[in-house]
Amino acid sequence: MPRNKEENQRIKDGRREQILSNALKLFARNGLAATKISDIALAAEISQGLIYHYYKSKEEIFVELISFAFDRINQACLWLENQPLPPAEKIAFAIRELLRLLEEDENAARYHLLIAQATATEAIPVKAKEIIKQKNTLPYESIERIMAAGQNEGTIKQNNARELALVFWTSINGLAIYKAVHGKKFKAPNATILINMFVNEYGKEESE
Amino acid sequence: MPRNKEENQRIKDGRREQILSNALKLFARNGLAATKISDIALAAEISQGLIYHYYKSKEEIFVELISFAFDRINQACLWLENQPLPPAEKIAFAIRELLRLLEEDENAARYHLLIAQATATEAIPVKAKEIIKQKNTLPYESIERIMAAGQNEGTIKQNNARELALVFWTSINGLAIYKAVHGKKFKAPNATILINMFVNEYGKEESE
DNA sequence: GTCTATATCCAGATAGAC
DNA sequence: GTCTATCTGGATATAGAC
Repeated sequence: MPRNKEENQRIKDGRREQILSNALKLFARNGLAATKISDIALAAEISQGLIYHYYKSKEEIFVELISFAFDRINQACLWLENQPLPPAEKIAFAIRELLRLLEEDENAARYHLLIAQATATEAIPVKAKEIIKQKNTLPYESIERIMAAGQNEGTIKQNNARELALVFWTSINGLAIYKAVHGKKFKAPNATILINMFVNEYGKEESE
Repeated sequence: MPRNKEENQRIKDGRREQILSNALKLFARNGLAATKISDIALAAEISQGLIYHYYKSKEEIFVELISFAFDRINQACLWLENQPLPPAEKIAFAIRELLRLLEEDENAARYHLLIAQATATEAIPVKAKEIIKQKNTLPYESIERIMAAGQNEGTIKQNNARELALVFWTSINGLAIYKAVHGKKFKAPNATILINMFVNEYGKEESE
């Protein structure tokens, strides 16, 4: 009497999803080391033992989340680069969108924070380090390319494009961390402030 | 035969300093939870037991460092505010100085990272949270006052001053975290990029 | 698939010798 | 003041029942 394989798979996927989303919440807020498996189990409303039915270890969960977080952002970068927009518009759009997500999308903010935390600490699994090494450069390079393109057109400020990209991401990261602390009370700053760093003559008449 | 009290005190202070500076290095790099007392003992080249002769617990060390870190920065803010400079110059000076410290002063960067890490996580001692709550607002308020003053003069951009201060600090924090990851390889971006966010018409002819 | 109970391990903290 | 040895608690991970 063979049982429904698909059904089993669905339960399995559901559980994994349940574990992951709760782990994300906790990792983003407390970091890897300070998050206990029992915390995750509690949040996911399952027993501690069951987690080990789905994941080999706490670190495995962490690695899966990190990997997914980078994939999300890298995909978004590539998408942005391919949009039919002038470079300066791409930058402005990206900043507005990132600030909006930070303010409105709890999960997006958590993914950002997870990345910020993971890149900020030495104390993560080797596998996670490898993923970071491998997937962390794309966003910087992507934004750098857009900046350079804008400089050719004269719409982006004439600083070193690599440095502009660096400041772009570190500023966003800084805000993501701030948001993580202040939670729902967080009100994103006017995007114009940030856009001004990169785009020439931006928003002379659209201040708040 | 009473022993030299001062001599004992000096040893004591020396040890505490030794413990603190090594703990700072480790906390900044790995966070509180992921740093073991044995790591600190190893780095300080003393036995694990000896640490408990000077500090009641790992958390006590952490709290002392956090407190000191905030005092440093708060002092610097008040000093800056009292300088006889126009507001826009103060902002430009602060950014240049912060970037310089980040690049050149290992310890300064560590203190910054410690603060960034501590504010970014829930998983710290209650006492540390209280210190943050109590001492974290001054830098924001101080920079906000300077921004507002500059807006009155027309030298600072006309955004919400509170938001300008927010972006000021979160951008610096983001850079501090980046620096922590990349260590000595970190090359600070041109200060002009950041100054441009706040100061009107800044550095039209001093790009890199 | 899920739970409870338990083994194992490791880090924080203490005790006591020198 | 400093060390080594040890206790203790708690967290990860496993085993086995249902």
